[in-house]
Amino acid sequence: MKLATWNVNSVRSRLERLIGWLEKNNPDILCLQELKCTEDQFPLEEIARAGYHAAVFGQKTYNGVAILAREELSDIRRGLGDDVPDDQARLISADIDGVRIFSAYVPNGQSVGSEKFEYKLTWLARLADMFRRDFRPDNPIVLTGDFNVAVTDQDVCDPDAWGDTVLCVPRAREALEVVREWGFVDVFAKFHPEGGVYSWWDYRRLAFPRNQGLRLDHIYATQPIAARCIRAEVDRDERKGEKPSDHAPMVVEWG
DNA sequence: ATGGCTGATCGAATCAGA
Repeated sequence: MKLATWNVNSVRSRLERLIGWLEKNNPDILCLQELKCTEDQFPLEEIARAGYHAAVFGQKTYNGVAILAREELSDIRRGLGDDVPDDQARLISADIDGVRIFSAYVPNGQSVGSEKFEYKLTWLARLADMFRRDFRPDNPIVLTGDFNVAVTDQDVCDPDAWGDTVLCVPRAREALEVVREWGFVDVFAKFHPEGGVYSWWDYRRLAFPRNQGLRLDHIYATQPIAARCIRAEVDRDERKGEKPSDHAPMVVEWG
């Protein structure tokens, strides 16, 4: 099974690249983030023509997540499933071939100390609560997406420059750690223990050609799936050329 | 050269991203 996650930074703006990437890479499942459109505006027809079913949780202008799959998706759930009022489309999940798949777009948090940063921490706490409430670590689960957190300094091009930002501060790392320790293996890290592999590069300051990036996109799996994983990679080539997303796709395969 | 931000929005200047 080949699964990928990709923050596309507007699915409509990235449609040509998206279809091309599907055709070239032929994943069984692709989790998308930052659709920046409503479900009505989502390019369902083009994606169906490429051979994929889709579950979409859209929102006007901001956020938006989806799961594309060769197989049918069932038991589609949108949002965190708690009773907290929240109009931001940041989480969708579905069962595919007996595995619970999550596509998550964790809030960025803008700046440490801002209301948005508090929302980020709360959102991650609610995500951990959801797993404790609705799932068990021995269920086959893959949690993937843009987490807007670099877990260790080896996932950051310049830890001195980024250390105090919303992507790296201890409070953000600790909030994600609560989710991780519920029962997830960081599958990408398992295959790249040396670090230094990034998934996001700023559009500014020639960050990509200088490889000044961070690993913000993650693939987490519970043990039943993690034990079967054979490979995980970042597709850096997709960050090149005309009109790329600022994130590259991250791919995992299990047998 | 893989390049000097990009995308969405009541359509220009602003917000948000990370």
